[in-house]
Amino acid sequence: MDVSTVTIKDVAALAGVSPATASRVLSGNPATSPQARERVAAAVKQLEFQPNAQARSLRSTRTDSIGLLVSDVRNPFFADLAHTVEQSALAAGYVTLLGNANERTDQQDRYLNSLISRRVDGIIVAPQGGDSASIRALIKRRIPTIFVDRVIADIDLPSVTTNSDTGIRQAVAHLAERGHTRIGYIAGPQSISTGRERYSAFTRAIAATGLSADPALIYVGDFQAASGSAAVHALLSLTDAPTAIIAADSLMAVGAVAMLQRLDLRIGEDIALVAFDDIEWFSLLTPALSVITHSVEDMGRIAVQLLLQVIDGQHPQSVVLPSELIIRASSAGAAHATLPPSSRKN
Amino acid sequence: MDVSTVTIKDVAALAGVSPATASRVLSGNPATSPQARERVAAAVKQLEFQPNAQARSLRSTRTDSIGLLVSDVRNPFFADLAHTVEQSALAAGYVTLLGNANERTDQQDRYLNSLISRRVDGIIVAPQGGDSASIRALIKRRIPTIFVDRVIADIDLPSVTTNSDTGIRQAVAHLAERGHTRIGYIAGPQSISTGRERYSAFTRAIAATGLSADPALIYVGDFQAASGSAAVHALLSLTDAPTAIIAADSLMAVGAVAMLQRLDLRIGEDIALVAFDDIEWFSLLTPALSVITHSVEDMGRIAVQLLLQVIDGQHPQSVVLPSELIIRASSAGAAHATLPPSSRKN
DNA sequence: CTGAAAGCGCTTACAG
DNA sequence: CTGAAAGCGCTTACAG
Repeated sequence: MDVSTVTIKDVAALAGVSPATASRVLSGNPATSPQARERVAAAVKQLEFQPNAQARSLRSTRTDSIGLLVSDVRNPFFADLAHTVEQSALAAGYVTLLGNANERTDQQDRYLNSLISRRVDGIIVAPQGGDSASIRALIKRRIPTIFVDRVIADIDLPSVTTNSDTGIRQAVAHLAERGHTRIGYIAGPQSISTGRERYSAFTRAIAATGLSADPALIYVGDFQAASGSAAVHALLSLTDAPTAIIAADSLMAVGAVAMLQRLDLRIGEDIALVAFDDIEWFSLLTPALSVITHSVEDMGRIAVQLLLQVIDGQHPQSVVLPSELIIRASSAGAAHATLPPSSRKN
Repeated sequence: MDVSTVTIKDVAALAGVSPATASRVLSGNPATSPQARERVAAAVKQLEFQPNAQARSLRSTRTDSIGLLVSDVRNPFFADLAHTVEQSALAAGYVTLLGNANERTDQQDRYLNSLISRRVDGIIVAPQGGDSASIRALIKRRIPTIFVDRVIADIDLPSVTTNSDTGIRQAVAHLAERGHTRIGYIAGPQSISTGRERYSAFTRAIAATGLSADPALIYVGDFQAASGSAAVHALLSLTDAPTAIIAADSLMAVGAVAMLQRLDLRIGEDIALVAFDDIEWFSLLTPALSVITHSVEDMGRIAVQLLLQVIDGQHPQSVVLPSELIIRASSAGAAHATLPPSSRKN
C-alpha cells in the first residue's frame, strides 16, 4: 500500500472506529473512550499516518501556521529576527512560513498574496515602502497582521518597533564630546518608516547639541551595502568633510567600512564610525565598531506574542523597544580633520 | 459582504457562468470562450477574489510550493542559500516555505512533518546528523526531495554538494609553501557529511604534503562560533602549537577570530588563518581572511533545477561543485612559532 | 462516547 | 466551449 495515500478512513478502518472518532482522537477531543484512543493511536503508528493539513484547514479554518515577511534574509538583523520569531512561534505550536521581500514591493505583494491563499492564521510583516495593495488586502480580509521593525504610516495595525531616538541621541552626544562638530549621516530610504524616523532623530540630536546641520552631511542610501560605500565616498569628497559618520543600518555600515578601507583611512583614528544595529561581526572588526543596539530577540518574541493576541481576538497595544549606544574603538578617539579621497591613493 | 469569504461560486454567479467555467478560466484552461474569460476576470477583480490554495491543492494534489530546510538561518551561508533558492523557485512559479532546523534533529523532523502535511510539491533539505525518521518518511511517501550542501550517507537522493578537496588541498599547499609545518584544523561535527568530508580532505592533503599529522592538531567543533573559540584556545595551548589554522566553516572561523583577538595574537603575523566558506564580512576583517570559496548561488540555483526535474518525474544526476582557495592577508605571511595562551595576557 | 451525514472550496472526468 | 455532479480528506453539529 502506498503510504502516501493513507487517509483517516484507513486509520479508522484499521482501528475499527468511524472516521469521526478517529478525527476526534487525532485532535485531542476529550469525548473519546480510552479504547478508541488506544486503537487509533496504534493504527496511526502502523500506517504512518500524516494528516493532510490542507483538508484539515479547509474544514476548520485554522492552519496553525503564521507567515513572516522580512525585507531581506541576507541582512543579519532580519535573519536573527526570523530565527527568534520562528522559535517563539514553534513554542506556541505554530509553524512559520518565511517569505523574503528582497526589499522589493512586488515580491512583498507576491508573497503576501501567496500567504493569504494559504490561509495562514496570521502574518508578521516588516513592510516595504509606502502603501501596498496587498497589505490593504490583509486588512480588508481581517487577517490578523502586525508590523515588525517597520510600519506603514496610515495603516493602523499593532506593531513592535524601536525607539531610535535614544540611541541616536547618545551617539551624537558621544561624538560631540569627542570633539566632532561635523557628523555625516548615511540615511535609510525615506520611503521606509525606520529610514524616516532615524533621519529625524538624527537631525533632532544635531539641533540639540548645536552641531553643524549642513545638509551636505546627509546622504540618503537604500539600506544596502553599496549605498554605504557610495555615501562614504561622497561625504569624504566634501570640501569640509565630516570627521565622524553614523550609518542608519548594518548593511550600509558594512559598505562604509569597505570604502574606508579602500581609501586607506583608519577607522577610529582618521574617522569615527557608528552603526545602527548590533551585528556579532561588528565587534570583530579592527577597530571594533561602536553600535546603536536594540534587541532583536525581544522584537521577535513580542511580535509573536502580539500576533497571537490578535488571532485570539484581542486588540493589543503596540510596543516600542529601546535603543542604546555601545561605545567601542571605532568612535573612541578624538576628532581629526579628514582629507578628501582625491588627495589619497585610491 | 465580507471580502474574506468570497469563493469561486460568488465569482461564477457574478460572471454568469458555472463554477466549473470560472475554475477553468482561473487555471488558464484553453477550453474557455473569450467572453467567459473576460467576465470572470472582471468578477475576480470586482470581488478581489483570492482562490483558496488549500481547497485547490486538496483536489489537484499540486500546491506550487516547495519546502527548504536549512540547518541554521543565522549562518550567512544558509541565509544566502535561502535567498538564491527562493529567487530561483519564484522564477519557476513556486513559493518557498523556509524552515530552520537550528542544527537540531528534532526541529528538522518537526518541520519536515509539517511540510509533508502541507503537501509541498518537493523539498530541498540540508540534513542534520545521521539517519532521521522524517527523511525516511519523505522517501516512503515518494515526495520529491533533494539534498543540498550536505547528504546522508546511505540515503540515495539527488544532491548538490561541494567538492571540498580542491580548496582544502590548495589551502594546505599554500600554508606549507609559507613555511608552516604544523597546521591546526577545526573540524565540523563528524555526524554531518560536510564535517566528515572536509576532515578527510584535510588529512589527505596533509599526507600529500608530508606535514605533521599529529592528531592533537585536530579539534572537532560543531559548526558554531563558540566551538571555534574553544578550538583556538585548545590548539594554542599545545606544547607544540600550530602556526596556522584552517576552520571548516565560517561560524567556527568567526569564533576563532574572536578568540585570537582576545589572546592578542595578530592574525596573519603570529598565526595564519583560513576559513571554509566565503562570507562578505571576511574581506573586511583586519587582516582580510583567506577563504576556501564555493558558489552558494550555483548551489541554490542547481538545487531548484534538480528538484523541478524530480517533480517532473526525471532522475537527475547529483551535481558536485568546485571549491577554491582565495589568498588574502590572513595567511600571506611566513610561519612563526606561536606562544601558548598561558604565557600571554588573557 | 459514537456514527452518519453534510460540507469546507475547489477541480475534473463526463456528457453534451 | 460549458455545466452538473462527484470527490479530494478532513471536521463538526446533530442525534443518539
